[in-house]
Amino acid sequence: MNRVRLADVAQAAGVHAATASRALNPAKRDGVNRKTVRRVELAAQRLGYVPNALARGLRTQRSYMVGAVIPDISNTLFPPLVRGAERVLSAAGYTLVLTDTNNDIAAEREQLALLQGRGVDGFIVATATWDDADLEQFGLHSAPVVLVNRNTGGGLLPYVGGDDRRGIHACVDHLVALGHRRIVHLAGPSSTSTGRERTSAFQAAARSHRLSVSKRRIAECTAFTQEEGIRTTRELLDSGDSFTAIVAANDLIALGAIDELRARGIRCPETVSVTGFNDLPFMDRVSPSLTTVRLPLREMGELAAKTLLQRIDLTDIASAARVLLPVQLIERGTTAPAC
Amino acid sequence: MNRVRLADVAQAAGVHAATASRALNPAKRDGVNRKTVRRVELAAQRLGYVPNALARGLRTQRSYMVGAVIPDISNTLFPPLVRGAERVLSAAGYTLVLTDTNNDIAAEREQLALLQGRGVDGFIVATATWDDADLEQFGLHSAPVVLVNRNTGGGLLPYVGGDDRRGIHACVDHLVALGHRRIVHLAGPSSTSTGRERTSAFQAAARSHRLSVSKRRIAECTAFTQEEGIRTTRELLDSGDSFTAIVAANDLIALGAIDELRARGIRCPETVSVTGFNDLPFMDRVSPSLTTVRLPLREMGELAAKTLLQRIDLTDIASAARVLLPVQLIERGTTAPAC
DNA sequence: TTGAAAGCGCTAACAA
DNA sequence: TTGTTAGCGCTTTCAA
Repeated sequence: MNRVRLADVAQAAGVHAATASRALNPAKRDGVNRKTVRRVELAAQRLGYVPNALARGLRTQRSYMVGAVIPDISNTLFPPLVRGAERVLSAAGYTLVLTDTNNDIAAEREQLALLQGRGVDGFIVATATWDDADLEQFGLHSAPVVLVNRNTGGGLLPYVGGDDRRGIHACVDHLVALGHRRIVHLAGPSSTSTGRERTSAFQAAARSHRLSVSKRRIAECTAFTQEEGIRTTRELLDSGDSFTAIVAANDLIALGAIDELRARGIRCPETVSVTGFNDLPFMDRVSPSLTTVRLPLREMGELAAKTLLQRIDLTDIASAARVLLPVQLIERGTTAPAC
Repeated sequence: MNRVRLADVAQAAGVHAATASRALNPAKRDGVNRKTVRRVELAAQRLGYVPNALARGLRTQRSYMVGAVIPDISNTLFPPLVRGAERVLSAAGYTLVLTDTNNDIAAEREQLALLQGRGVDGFIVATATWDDADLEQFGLHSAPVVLVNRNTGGGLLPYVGGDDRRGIHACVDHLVALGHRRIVHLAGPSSTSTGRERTSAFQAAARSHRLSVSKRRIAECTAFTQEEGIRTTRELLDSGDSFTAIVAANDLIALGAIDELRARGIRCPETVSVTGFNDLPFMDRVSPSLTTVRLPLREMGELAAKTLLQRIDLTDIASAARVLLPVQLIERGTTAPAC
């Protein structure tokens, strides 16, 4: 049961450990006699040698591990993203360490430090909040960081996201084309870039269509949840301000809105249309099927991982590239002509 | 940007590195002067000391990392399970390393070896197949392994799952109570324990209700997917054997079945009832809402993690405990009285 | 082309 | 109660 060490392989091949090390390292192999290489490889195979990554990492200061900091992995938004990242990472010989912060910013900080202690080579962070100066400093000075899905206000770190503005514009355009003029927005938390971005896009779109955009027409959720969708819809409905369409900041909020409408006997889409954002799994099958904006989540994960690997290898100084991947409006059953 | 080492802390506190190490280790702290402890802690805090887990792991042969081997993290069955495990693990000072095998058994083997090379202390494996002798040997001889959701045929490793038999019995009982007598089963792959277990439970339940269980009444899916649900439903429908209810081996298969029924103009639940298994997110909102069996996924993840931690600490010899957590039939819109 | 020796940062055995 | 010493398994100078 004792693990086979490099020294064992070396002995079996009749060479010194240093030579075995070189023979097994593709980058250094050329400085070694072909026959020696072969002998070492054979011995390694025969003994079932598995290199000790801890020892290697200690020596090389590289762990070939990447930390993924996720607010809540059971939110179905994140798994495709994580999967995309994992594929790219493992293809490049990296291993993904997952931490779930439970949407707690203190936990984010903690995990960042903890994983840095573990020698992680870089981070993919999906938990960024708008004024997360600590995170920016960390990414600037402590370890390579790539932000995904949510950006920080400073914009100092590389970021991969969806094109929120276009997505919201597409929603508003779609609703206006259906004849809607009184449209409200269930905004995401202003503590997140996605919340802010989508809200400001909504305001811009409304303006460009010359819709009224009184404060009353926007209600801010404190979280991207169904419960908050219910609460804000209730708030808007109770305000007396009438509307025929809702642009929700994401799918869960939209689902909550639909629940509250239903609870009040208001029909969707006949009386009030609703749009979501993200196109979570099964949103094509919920009843009514949700009109929403599809984000290329897998691609986002992949690109975030690739960007991070670049940053790790080049040790390049914080090229704060900001890539917005194209999104797509998916028209389904929750939107219909205004009556 | 140079990381603070233990030696730096020790120097700042005016003690030897070994003393600093002891002072910072809760388990050894009592052998150290209270004042010294305080001084070291202060120095560590002031300098922002983060222990190097690689070095520690190399020395102690413990990495405080656990590998989670998942077939496909974007299958919404797994995230709650991973989340449950992550919570328990991180509370115990462990870090979760995630690998997604893409349902590929060769990838499973590879990842197991790779992660063992990384010094991982144990594994939570959700990819087990029925005759995965390699995995059993690995778990018996190479590293602590706990199986979750899917078991191996040998039953040699600790396993945490849902009570599949009871779940299927509940489905059949429910359908029979609604007056159904001609019930078919869309079986999961016989390469998985869940597939086999649910099939055999279906047969037993049918027998106990004195339903006919000809081979024709069971169609086996090659994977737990919607596509296979479609294919097998088509097969059964085309066989000419008539039926009024379908017990699907999981939710995705059930969804596929519903699609195929709809494509043929057969109404669900009016003409044919359907039951699923797992209660994936949003199954309460799909149309029609899915009658299914709820698995306590988070608890399964938590318990798997706890079991693994025990096995790691006790280094106990493969107590192949098999824990089946209770499941619950959720009656919804895809089941109705037989006509 | 290969070997010798040192050291990554930490902890455990032993000594004082 | 603290310090000294050694070594976890690997890679990397440097020397041969």
